[in-house]
Amino acid sequence: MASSDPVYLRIVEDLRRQIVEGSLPPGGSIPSRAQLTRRYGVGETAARHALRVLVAEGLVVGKVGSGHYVRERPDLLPLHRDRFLGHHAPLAADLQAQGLRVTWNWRLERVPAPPGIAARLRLPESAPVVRTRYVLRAAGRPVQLAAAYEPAELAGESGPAEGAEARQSVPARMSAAGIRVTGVVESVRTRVPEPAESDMLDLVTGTPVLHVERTHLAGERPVETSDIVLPGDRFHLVYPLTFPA
Amino acid sequence: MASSDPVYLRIVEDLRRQIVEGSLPPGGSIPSRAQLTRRYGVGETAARHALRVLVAEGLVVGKVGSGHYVRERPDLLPLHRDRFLGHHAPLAADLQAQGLRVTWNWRLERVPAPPGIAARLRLPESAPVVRTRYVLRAAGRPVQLAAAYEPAELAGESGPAEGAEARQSVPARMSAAGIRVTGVVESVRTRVPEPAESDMLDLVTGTPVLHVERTHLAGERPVETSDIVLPGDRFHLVYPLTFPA
DNA sequence: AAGTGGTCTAGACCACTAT
DNA sequence: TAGTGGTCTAGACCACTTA
Repeated sequence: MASSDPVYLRIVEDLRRQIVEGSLPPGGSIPSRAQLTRRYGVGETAARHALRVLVAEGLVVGKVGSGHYVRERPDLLPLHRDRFLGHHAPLAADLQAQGLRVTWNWRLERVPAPPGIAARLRLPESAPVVRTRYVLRAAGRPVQLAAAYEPAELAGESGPAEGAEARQSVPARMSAAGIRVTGVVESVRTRVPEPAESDMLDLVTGTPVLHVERTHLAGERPVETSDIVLPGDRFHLVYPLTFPA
Repeated sequence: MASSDPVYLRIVEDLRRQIVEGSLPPGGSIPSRAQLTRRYGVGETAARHALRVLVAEGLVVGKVGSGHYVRERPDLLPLHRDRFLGHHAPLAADLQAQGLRVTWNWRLERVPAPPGIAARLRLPESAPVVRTRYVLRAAGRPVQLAAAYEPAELAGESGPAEGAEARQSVPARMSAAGIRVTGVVESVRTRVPEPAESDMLDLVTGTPVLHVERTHLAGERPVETSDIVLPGDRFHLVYPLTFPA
């Protein structure tokens, strides 16, 4: 009953059912390769493959030398994207408001606009832009990678090129260039992390990321755009929408 | 150079580099297991494993009997979550405005509030609610699964229990119960799809989903909430935010 | 010292695709 | 008919954890 053709799927389905039902609780231990071969009467390959699949699904984590365990799922922290819009680091401010200790680093470079960025800023190909890379940490752990771009002619040359302190916020900096920021558009997608992101964010296998493309507008004109990458197992993004009357 | 300890990782990194660089273009074919064993001087297991990893990353798809190919990535369709807020099916309306042919089915049931839903609607545990399940299709392909819940006492008994036609929108139905809907809150997360979702949405391995938790509010009071699941390789969600003056 | 997961070899069968 | 991916067997070595 309730089994499919391939042998390993019988194991996968069996264990998955126990996990979602809760008879294998989070943190609980999964039978070892050797136990699975005995219990289900299959070869090592099938047992191994079954465990691989569960790991890829993010249901299970393997600890070398110890065993496989049902993955513990941290609660998702809400990020209220409408709050702290005037701040330099709205996400950091939101997390701090929730009682987390947040630190960050940033580094500023002048570069030709990468493909895609030029279009987002409505600039010609390879126009000079200022790129700022951020790494945000909460309680010491990296929780956000971001790269922000603005046209070089709007960036000015105020302030340091890197640090752990707050820069001025985007609207504050733009206002120094005589530009009033009127709105932000955020575009949210999801994808599998790149290896470098997986490393930096310390992601377990099977964790997708949220990728937010964020653009500041002065009227219709884009004046700053950024790519924000967040671990999908730690955050959810909250957007309030006002209803037409 | 540029290689790591395990043998299979050398293959993975080599192929991944060629894919992201574009020397292996989308749709292009990946060396077969046999070719990889010869070319890299490794056993079948390592070659097999390397291909598995690339498939899990969503960079590659395997076609049985034919070969592995670089995955073709469809453009992401924007879903403007602020538009068509007064419509029965805002997502469908948005897609139709983009020129897609959209159809849907829904089915209505009276059930006790599932865990989590009661809290979201601020109802007691297992309070009676009306659940409506939707399957949305664009150009014939399923593109959205949704389950909407509203308190049974607000639902009334107007209209059919299932169909392919539009129901009244949430604010229209609520207004019949004397309630004026004032806002919506959307909470966006990402996760690996459940097997049933993978089936229904026809997802290739390595595709995460976007999961939107959407709640209609009358003032502070939640009057309807829904879970919306979207394939992560087809859509991105667009939220405009107005900037404080 | 025993058990475990991660990696790997050498081979095999099947259903399927391409020609 | 030859090649391919998906599955599977029967083993093996290593670094690591656990006790």
